[in-house]
This record gives sequence, structure tokens and C-alpha cells, in this order.
Amino acid sequence: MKKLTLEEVGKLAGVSRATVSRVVNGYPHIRPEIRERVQRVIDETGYRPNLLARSLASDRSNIIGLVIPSGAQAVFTDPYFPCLTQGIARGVNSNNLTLALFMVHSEQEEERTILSILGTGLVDGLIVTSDNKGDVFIPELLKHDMPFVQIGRSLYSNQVYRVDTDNVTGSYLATKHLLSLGYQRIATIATNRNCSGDDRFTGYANAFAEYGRTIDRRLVAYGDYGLESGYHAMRQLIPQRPDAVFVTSDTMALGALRALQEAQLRVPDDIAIVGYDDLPPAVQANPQLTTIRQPIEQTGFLAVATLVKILSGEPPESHEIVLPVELVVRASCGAVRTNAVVASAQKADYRVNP
Amino acid sequence: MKKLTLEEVGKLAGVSRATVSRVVNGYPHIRPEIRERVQRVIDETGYRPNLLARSLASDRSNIIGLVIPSGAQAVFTDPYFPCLTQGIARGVNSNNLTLALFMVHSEQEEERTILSILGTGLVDGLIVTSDNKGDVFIPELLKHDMPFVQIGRSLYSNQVYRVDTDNVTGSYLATKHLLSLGYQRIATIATNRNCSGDDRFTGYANAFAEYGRTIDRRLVAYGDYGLESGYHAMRQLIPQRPDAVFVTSDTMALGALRALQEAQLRVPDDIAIVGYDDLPPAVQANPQLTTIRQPIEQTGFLAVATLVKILSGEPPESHEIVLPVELVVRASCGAVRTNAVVASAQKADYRVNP
DNA sequence: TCTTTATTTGAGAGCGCTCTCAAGTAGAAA
DNA sequence: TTTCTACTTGAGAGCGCTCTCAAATAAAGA
Repeated sequence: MKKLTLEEVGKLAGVSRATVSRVVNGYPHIRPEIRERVQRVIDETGYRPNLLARSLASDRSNIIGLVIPSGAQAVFTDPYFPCLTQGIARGVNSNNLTLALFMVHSEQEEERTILSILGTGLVDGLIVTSDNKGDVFIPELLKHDMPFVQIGRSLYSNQVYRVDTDNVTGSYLATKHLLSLGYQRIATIATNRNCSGDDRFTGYANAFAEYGRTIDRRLVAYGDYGLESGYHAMRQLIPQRPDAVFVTSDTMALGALRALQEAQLRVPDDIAIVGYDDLPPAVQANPQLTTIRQPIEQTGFLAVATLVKILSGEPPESHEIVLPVELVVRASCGAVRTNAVVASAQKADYRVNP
Repeated sequence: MKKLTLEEVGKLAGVSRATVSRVVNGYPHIRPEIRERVQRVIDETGYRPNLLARSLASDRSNIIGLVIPSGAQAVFTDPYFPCLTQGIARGVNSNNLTLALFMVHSEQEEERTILSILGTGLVDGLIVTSDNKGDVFIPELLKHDMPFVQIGRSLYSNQVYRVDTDNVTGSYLATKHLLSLGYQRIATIATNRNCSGDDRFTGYANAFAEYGRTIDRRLVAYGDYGLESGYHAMRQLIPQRPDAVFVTSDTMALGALRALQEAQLRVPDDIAIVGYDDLPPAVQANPQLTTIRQPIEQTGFLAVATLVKILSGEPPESHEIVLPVELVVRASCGAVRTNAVVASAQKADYRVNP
């Protein structure tokens, strides 16, 4: 099973290398009988084009890179990245591309990795998932004009193509839900190192504003999307006696739940809780979490679609795609005893099943 | 910032393309002054070699592929794959390779993907994680002599290089632990579609054999490593009134836990439970899970190391690396009230902290 | 019938790198 | 000084593909 070349296939079919290339690539102007003859040789020999040679000649690798910062604990405790990756993989497959995965453990490594990619022709473009406020390499990407799509928001939002979910509305819905249920001391566990965290806090604030309420800073604690951080943040909040808490990730909510449990507080009777993400942990939790569902997989899929457009030279009109989110009402907020009621984000309210 | 070639760098430094190539690749016999001069030009211009051209010329892409079957729900509910991927990424980084990720959603796609990789020169080798008994493409890989390392065990174990954790011993330890605590009706939630599941069942059986006990088939239920399946399996077992259950994955154990909760059974008072994996869910559970810890990340890292050895032409002596596992005693088995006590697998017993 | 135009093919020049081979240089040995 | 053995460099032939260009052929129009 040695590797054949176009040349050899051509010889076997009695045509030139160029003609075989045309058949392989579905080029139009070929006499049917010739196409068929060549195709038969290809089928019989099991010829497969050498992708590297093709890439070199065409100046297009058909490989796109995915950059994931794995420094964050969240990568392991949170199904967010697997879901996202799944969506990206779907996108990649349906566009006949290959996905190169770059997991970077630290900022230095991030920098190093990015540099080792740039200018090497290995990838045609990049999907960048760092939600970190300190993305040092975005300018680098811009400088080298490496096409890329960012997932989430960053400091450079206006200069880049990005796909995101509507974090502001999501948090707004979550908080408004708690407000509308009559809770008085609604705490939040936010994050302050990343952009989505900022947006989610904004949504929280917006809901408060709408209800003419002011935020009590003592009811705001911070985590890093990891489970442990949710636990610690909740412990910090408990002395302030909140009657509800909006936790900006389901995973942190699980941690918070444990803290509440240890403090002998019942959910939702003593304190209501709303999460964010609607990933499996939301359902695994006890009680199941009322949360905000965001279309994570679709985010990944659309990021690829966007990148493909850019690469094909017809960049999308808008620099950003912001996907809608929805409130999913379960037991943890105290609104219902049973589960899984979904409200559309557009309507900015929710319904409860009979 | 247009792309430079070796030729151009050579011209700038007043040497030939070949010499620049030697400097770039750290070739020994170069006059220091020349090396320095060339290096300076490289630094000043920011030259980066075109990886594709290099690969084509050297017949070595330095890309290795990772095949993950994402059909299984477990990919999302279980941090197993993220951990494994993390280890693989570490290995890849430290060997200056690039990782290509192939997520396949179905068997057909698996087949299609594999074929689209074979013979294209894109990857030098593969890491295959499918634990499925029906791996249709392993023979294909062997036929095309594509170097690969399998994670876990498969039907072709004796013909391939593989890295695995000691599933038999792990389950043995878990089961023995329950036996030694005096439980009488020890059920298990196993899996029957994959090889690790077989091994884990074997360990369960071995422990029974050692204690001169026979397995009651009514106390054996099956899942697929996903959370939901654990729930259903447990519901199926409850009528048999087990007083303990060994669940062959933490994620399934979470599902089982929910079923028990619904049935108003207290853990560990009414029924003890032991999981497998020691991934974050084990600690997130309530009560925290006694479980078997396996070095997942290391498995990935070693798989890369093994593949690198094979690619370098000096294949490892042994066809398999089996990593040790250990019992971690927490609250769910009823042995202790507090958490996290680790026993070494080698000793095949455990200690409890004061 | 003779152009004109469209279709079909092959030749050949790269893509940017590696790697062998041979030539040139220098230092050690004779 | 001559010869032999490193060491150091450049020339050049690919790696397997794409893509332009022009030649050859066929179809259509005048």
C-alpha cells in the first residue's frame, strides 16, 4: 500500500497529471469517458492526494486552529469547552477542514504558541476562545493579518469578527426572574477577570435598574467560573443573608449549593438560586437549577461558518453575531416544583407549564 | 509583514538557502560568525519557516491526530475527555508537534474520517480513544500501516501499542472495599459496549471470587457511562434491594445518586456507593464519592510519548503501558465520615486518616 | 467552406523546504 | 611541502500538487 502520486495515476489512466488533478477536484471541462477512466483508476488504486503538497501549491492548508486556554480550572469542571469544541468540530467537518487544537496552559505559552503558528502557513485561520481580558495576542493576530474569529467578547471587539451569546440579556432575565418572584436581597456571584463576566454583571445591574433598585455591593462576590470558586464566594455571601443568588455559571452554582448545604440552608426555601449555562450540571444539581440556556454548540458552529466566509474572501457584513439565550425554570428558584420550563429570551419573560 | 522564504533570508545574509536551513534547524557544522549573521537576519526579519513546505520535503508533518468519538453523551457530561485531551496536549507541546482533533459523531463518520486521513500525509500518527468494541477502523489503520497508539483496550490489543489504566485492579479494589466493609448485596452498574467496561466487570468478579461469593445477576445493571444511564440502571436495581453498589463511572454514579434520592434512600446509610474515575463529579456529589482514581491526564501524555517513540523508529519494548489506579475513600461508602483518603493500588488495600 | 468561439488536454513553472553530493577550505599528519 | 581527513558551504534535484498558458480539438455561426 505505497503512496501513489498524481503522476502515476495519470500514467495508469493514460492521461496527464493535470487531468487527474482536475478529476480529483471536480473540475468541469473533462470528457465524461476520460473522467470515468481516471476515476476508475483512482478507485482501484485507492489513490489519495497528498494534502501537504496540495496545501503548499495552493497556499491554503484547509486547517483551522482552535485556541483554548486550559489554564482555567473551568476547562475540566465545566462542559462548556467540550460543547463548544463539538460545535466547532461539526462546523469543521461540514466544511471539509481539519481542526488543529492548541491548548495553552499559561499566558507565556499562549504567546509562544501563537507565534509558532503565525507565518508558518500551517493554519488558514484561527478560532480564539480566550475570554480573558488580557488577551495579549489579539494585536499580534491583527498585525500578521491572520484571519480569526473570536468567541466571546474582548477588548478588541470592534476590530474583530466574533460570535457570542447575549450575556447581558441572559443575566437580565435571570435577575429579573428573581426580582419578579419577590426576592429582596438578591446576591450575585460574578467574575471579574473576563469579558463575559462583565456582561453578565451588566445584565444583573440592568434588571436592578429596571426595578428601581440599587445594588448592594456586599451582595456581590466573585469567582472564576470554577466549582471551588463558587463555593468560596457563597460562603462569603452567606453572612449577608441574601434570600436569592444569581450565580453566573452552573458550575459555580454547584459549588455555591454545597456551601449552602453545609450552612444548613435549604434551596429554594431559605434561599433561591439561579445559574447560567444550562449545561448538564444544572440538571445534575439538587435541586435542579433554574438557569440561562445559551446555545454553546451553535456558537462554535457559527464561528467556523464565519471564519470560512472570511477565508473565502466574502466576509460577513456584521462583525458580530450575538446569539439569543433563554431562561429555563427549574426547582432552584422556588417558582415551580417541577422542572424544565423554557422561556424565550426575545420575549424577555417566561411561562410556566400547567 | 509578507512572508519570507529561505532563499530571501539567504540573500539578505549573503549565504545560500541551504545554509539558512542549517541555521534554522540547528545543524552543527556552521562557522559561528555565519550562524550569527544568519540568525540576526532571521531575528530582524521575523522569518518563520513554512511548515507545509518543510513537511512536504521531509515527508514528516509533525502533526499527530487525536480521534474522539463524540457520539457518546459521555463526552459532554464527563470530564474524562477534557482531561485526556489536556494530557495529550501537554505531550504534543513538549514534543513540538501539532495536534489535529478529529471528533466523529457516528460510526460512518468515523470510517469516513479515518479514510480521509489515511494516505494523505497529513498526520504522522494517530491517538485513538475509541473504547468501543466495534472499532471498525483499527484493521484499516494496520493495513495502511499508519502508526497509532490506542488509549484503552480493544479487540486488537495484542497487535497494537496501547496505554491504559488498570481497570481490572481498580474495580477489584472498589468491590473488595465494599466486601470488606461487610456489605452483603453488592450490585454493580457496568457497561457492556466497551472494553474498559469488560475489564471493570472482571475486577468486580475477581473480588467476589476472592471472597468466595458468587455474583447475583439480578444485581448487575448496565449503562453507557452517561449520567442518565446511571439513573435508569439504578432504578432498575433498587427493587433488588442492594445494600451497596459499585458504579463503574462517577458520572453514572451521579445519576444513580439521583435515583436513590428519589427513592428516599440515604447514602451511605441505606445503601453504599462507590464510583470510578475520581473526576470532579466525585467531589461535587453529595455525599462525596468513594471512587477509584485513575491517572487520566498522564495516560494521554504517555500515549503521545509512545507515539513519538514509534515515529522515531525506536518502538517501545512493550506493546502496552498499564497505569496503576488507587482507591479514594470518601463518604459515600460508609467507611468514613470525612473525605479524601487515598490508598495505593499496588498495595491493594487502603488506609483511613485519623 | 471558413471563421469564430468554446471545450478539452498537456506541458511546465512553481510552492518553500530538505537533503544528498561534491567542491572548496583548513588543520593535522607525514 | 605534500597528503589526508575533517569541516563548511552551495548547487541542484526533488517532495506532490496547483494553476496558468497555449495547443489541439470540437461545435457553432457566417
